[in-house]
Amino acid sequence: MSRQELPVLDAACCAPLTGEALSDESAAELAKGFKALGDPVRLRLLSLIASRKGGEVCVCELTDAFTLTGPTISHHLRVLREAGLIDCQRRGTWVYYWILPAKLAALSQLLDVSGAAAPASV
Amino acid sequence: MSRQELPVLDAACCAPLTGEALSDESAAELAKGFKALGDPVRLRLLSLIASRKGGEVCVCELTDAFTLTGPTISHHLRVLREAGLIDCQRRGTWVYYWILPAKLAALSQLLDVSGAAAPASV
DNA sequence: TCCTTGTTTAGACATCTGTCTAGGCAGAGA
DNA sequence: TCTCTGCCTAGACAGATGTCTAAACAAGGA
Repeated sequence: MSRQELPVLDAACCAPLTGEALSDESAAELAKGFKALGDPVRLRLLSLIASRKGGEVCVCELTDAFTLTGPTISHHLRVLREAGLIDCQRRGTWVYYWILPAKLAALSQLLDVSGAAAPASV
Repeated sequence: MSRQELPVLDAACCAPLTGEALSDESAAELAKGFKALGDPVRLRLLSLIASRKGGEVCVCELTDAFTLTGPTISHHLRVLREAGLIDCQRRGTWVYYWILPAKLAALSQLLDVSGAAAPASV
């Protein structure tokens, strides 16, 4: 269940937008991450997982936090997983999810424009 | 053309995911921003604008950087604009775009999980 | 072995999204 | 005023997305 095929964080992932313009490939790779974040349900799921002190959350708790059906939550968790933002493991009856900070950090750094030149006209 | 209706950056926008779990409303608001970033073309557009030294780019230059038609570029710029990530102004014949760093910073900070507890199982 | 519970997969369906063509508006120059 | 250029809007359309129900799979317990 744990995906091991995500060792590569594109080199361009750690440079801010204010640096060199993004290549086609970098943009495509990074857009996948942002797309996964671009849904309120997924953002709340990620928030619920990330804010959990132990670092792990059972699916049943996540499902309880929404009025959506189990399959829908499962679908959103899969999208987050395929984007490399979270991972999971089954332990007995339950499945636990946790965040993968590396990918989040890469996306965060891309958007970090602090210290960038302020546009004259604003 | 400049939108002035975007003074409010939701209070929850500046807290990292590792803090308190996102409210429904905050998640919806923030997801709009990430959704706008979740397309390779828009990410490249933003990158082209943000990496420009003068801080401003003419639409004609942006259009030249893609094989897409003008209306398609215009559509993507509109999405970025409505997400509060960029703004624009017509000067004579040309229209110039620049980034709005506040919104980018808010999204960046949300994803900044540096210093968060690393999950035990990874 | 069978039943129960937790979770995922499969498939259907309405809605949203990215792209295009056609056409319109704004400003500059003849 | 006319025309040209730059950019946007309107509308169409194929494909992607979010949601559901039904069904399957996995693990634990009687």
